[in-house]
Amino acid sequence: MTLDREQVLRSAAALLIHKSTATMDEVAKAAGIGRATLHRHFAGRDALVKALEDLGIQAFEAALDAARLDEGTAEEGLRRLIAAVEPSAGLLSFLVTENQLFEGDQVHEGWNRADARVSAFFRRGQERGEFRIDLTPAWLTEALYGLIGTGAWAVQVGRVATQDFQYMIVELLLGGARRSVEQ
Amino acid sequence: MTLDREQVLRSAAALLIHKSTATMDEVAKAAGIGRATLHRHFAGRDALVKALEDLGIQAFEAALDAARLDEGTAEEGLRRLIAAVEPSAGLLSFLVTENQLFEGDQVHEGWNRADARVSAFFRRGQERGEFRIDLTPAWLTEALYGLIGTGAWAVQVGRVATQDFQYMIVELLLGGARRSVEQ
DNA sequence: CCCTGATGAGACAATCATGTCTCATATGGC
DNA sequence: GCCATATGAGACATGATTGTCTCATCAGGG
Repeated sequence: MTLDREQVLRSAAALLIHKSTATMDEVAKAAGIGRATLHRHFAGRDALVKALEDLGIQAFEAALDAARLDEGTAEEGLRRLIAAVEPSAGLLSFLVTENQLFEGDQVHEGWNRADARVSAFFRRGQERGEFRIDLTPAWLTEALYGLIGTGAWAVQVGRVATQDFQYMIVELLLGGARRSVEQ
Repeated sequence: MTLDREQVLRSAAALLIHKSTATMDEVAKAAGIGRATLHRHFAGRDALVKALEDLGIQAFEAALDAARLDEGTAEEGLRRLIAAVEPSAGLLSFLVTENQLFEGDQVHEGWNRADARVSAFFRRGQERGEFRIDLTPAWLTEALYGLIGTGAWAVQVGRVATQDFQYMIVELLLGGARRSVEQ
């Protein structure tokens, strides 16, 4: 009887990723529950998005943990991070876009935590001589988010094969488009 | 007396870039005109977005022309393209996001034209041995759009300095984050 | 088997954005 | 100065969405 809150959130995410303007009624139908029940568990649309935000942050921080960014080379860490983040790429992409709409409102402190970890990772990579120092950690962080979102969308519309998601992102982010001598 | 249609579109773009959900009333106020006048010139919100789309495509195709992608090395062409596109980056970023919402609806043929030009540019670069062949032209095209959008946003929120916009995008797209031997 | 609690369906009012309309005003050409 | 035209302000109806409520139904525990 007890409603599976997690399951509702996951189907809501799946819907909102593709149609960010979906109504509460559509969300409810997608989750296979009534609109009233949806309202009983999430006070309103804002509360629903907030819950999705919590879910996304949790997933992203779990991916950061699973990636063990400190082990091995920075390149290996980045590959593990992108691999770990792939299942949540759509949700994270949705949340990043949604976040950009929040004008001056306070952002979820979880994003700041995650940003700091990613940014620090790129900084360490620079200090160890693995990453270029002329691209700022803040930019590399944003670029990573942007490419994950672009990659998720490209896969969704079929411009990139699902199995190429990780490769395309990692290779572009690490090596760029230029054909270098060692290749 | 004649209303400056171009000026209205530009202020609408400036507003919608930051707040994609702005109402017609807000758009009118931002343009310094009445809502009725706005409706007289643009039948509805859809027509307004369509007009912005035309404006954005026109700007992007003008940038493609100005970049002279065929002259010199592919790298030089890409640098010129990003420089030429910078003034319209915000508008283009908004339109790309907006386009992703159009479910199965037909996309503006202008995007297909532009996509084809960019994609062909990357393909030529590959054929001439300047670009890696393991990253598909379609992905490089999407990544370019994504990075332009990310860059425009990063500049807008102050994470990247305005004068670094071009450099950050071009360098990441071409060379990637990895520190290579020649550096 | 009964009873408690959650659910689904639907009614309902309130809100908001939209699109249309009217009317008074102002601008610019003649 | 006059007139045609465009504009601004606002009223109005409409449709969509939201949030709340009621009520009948159903499932599970005791």
